[in-house]
Amino acid sequence: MSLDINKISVKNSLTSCFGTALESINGGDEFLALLANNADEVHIDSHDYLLNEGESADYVFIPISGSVMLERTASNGARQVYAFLFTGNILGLSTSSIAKYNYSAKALSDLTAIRINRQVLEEFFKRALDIGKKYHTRTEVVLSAMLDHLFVMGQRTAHQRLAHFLLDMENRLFCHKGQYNLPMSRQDIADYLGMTVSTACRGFTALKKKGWISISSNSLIIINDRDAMTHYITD
Amino acid sequence: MSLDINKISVKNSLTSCFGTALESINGGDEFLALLANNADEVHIDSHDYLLNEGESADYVFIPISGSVMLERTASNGARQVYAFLFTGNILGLSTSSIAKYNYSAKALSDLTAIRINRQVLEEFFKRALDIGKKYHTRTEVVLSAMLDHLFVMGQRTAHQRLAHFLLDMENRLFCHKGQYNLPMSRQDIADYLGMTVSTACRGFTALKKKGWISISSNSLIIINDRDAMTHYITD
DNA sequence: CGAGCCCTTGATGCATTTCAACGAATGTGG
DNA sequence: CCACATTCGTTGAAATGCATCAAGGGCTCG
Repeated sequence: MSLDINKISVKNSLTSCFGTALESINGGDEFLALLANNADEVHIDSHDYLLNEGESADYVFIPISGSVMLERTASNGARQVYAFLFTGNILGLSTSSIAKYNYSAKALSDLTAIRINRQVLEEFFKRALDIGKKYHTRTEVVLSAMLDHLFVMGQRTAHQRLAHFLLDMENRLFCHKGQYNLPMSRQDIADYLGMTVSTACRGFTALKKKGWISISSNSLIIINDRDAMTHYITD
Repeated sequence: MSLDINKISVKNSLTSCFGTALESINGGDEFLALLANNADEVHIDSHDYLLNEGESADYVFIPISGSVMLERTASNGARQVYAFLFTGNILGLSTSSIAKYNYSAKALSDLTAIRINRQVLEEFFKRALDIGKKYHTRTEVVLSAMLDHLFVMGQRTAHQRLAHFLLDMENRLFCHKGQYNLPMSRQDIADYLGMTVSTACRGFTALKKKGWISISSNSLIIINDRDAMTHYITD
């Protein structure tokens, strides 16, 4: 149970997660000390689960390398993907304090993450209110993202939703010149956007035929005409 | 700026909102005193807005009579309804602490609500941690509801979504014997479930023809066969 | 009692799913 | 390193669900 808080990757993820270097916040140093003693670094193989829906929500995770997918599967096998998370995002907080996770989290690649005990975290926040507030703000950011996703799901056609998704990924993945690798499968994308794999594929092909994107190795996306796509998704 | 915390309707709404009588929580009496001095009771006419997307998020509301709809409208006029709220629900919290509302809230009927200043509320939570925790749990409940909504939106056919909605309303509205009045219009329902008014109407007709529901005065719904509907929505 | 809005329903066309086939990519054991 | 098995991505054809457009009926309120 110990975390090397001086490791660059750890520092970067925490900074990215809280929106600012922890040292610069009131109580930040104390928080780092807490993490050093009460958090640890876990490694998850690709396709394995960090946490499962229904499990007691004991931990909060912050990925420091790799990416994660949040999903829920119904008894009939229908799956909804809620979100894709990357380095510096946070997961495990969207559940009421004592209860169970209400989704599962799956590693899309080999993953390294900071794992923190929820109980310890919340006890700490009672003493360090500035940090606590920053933390609770994260929950609200997640909620805000869900609202955006819900809006997209309710309003647009399948191909528009896909275009929206590709632009969103461009913003959230660390990439240059509108070129990036999608870490998730077509099926994952389809389940995220509420469509079938076929429709997702046809969407990719349609955007390619319009010349707005290029696809090299199935996962390497190049955005050619951002303006056209932006215009397209806003009708 | 003063609220009568001894009024039955106010007491009931607060109890329902926090899941327990405030007096029974550590710091609850102090919280009630705060509300008495820093909250007030507002009245909103039907179809008027409690708050608008983009406005500074200065207040939190708890309806004590009437119902509310949360919505967002895009520049192209497309609207997504996020939620319907009733007595004892809370709204205004799903936004990061200093920022703006990210949806609008419209009264579906003549409405009475408790209005509380966010700033005052959050300052208080720094001192009364048990109350603060209960409050933050509310945010998580909202998030949890959003996840459920998103799941429904992504998975089911229009008619299944409608059936799901009618069962959900039965649970949330205060009704007996599976009979209740819908406070919102067909258009509102359609925008909530991501379909057109036509489709929503056809859905009502289809459920009626199957004998699962009855409709008297357009807004009076009677659930005849809950089991059949439950089975229907789970495929 | 009339005007206007909301609800309902029909006809048509388009978007998406479904079912199925095939090629491309990926992994595995010989 | 190759042959094979397997999964993943793409595409076609048919069927279906849903949106759109349009009209008519019912409710509500001045």
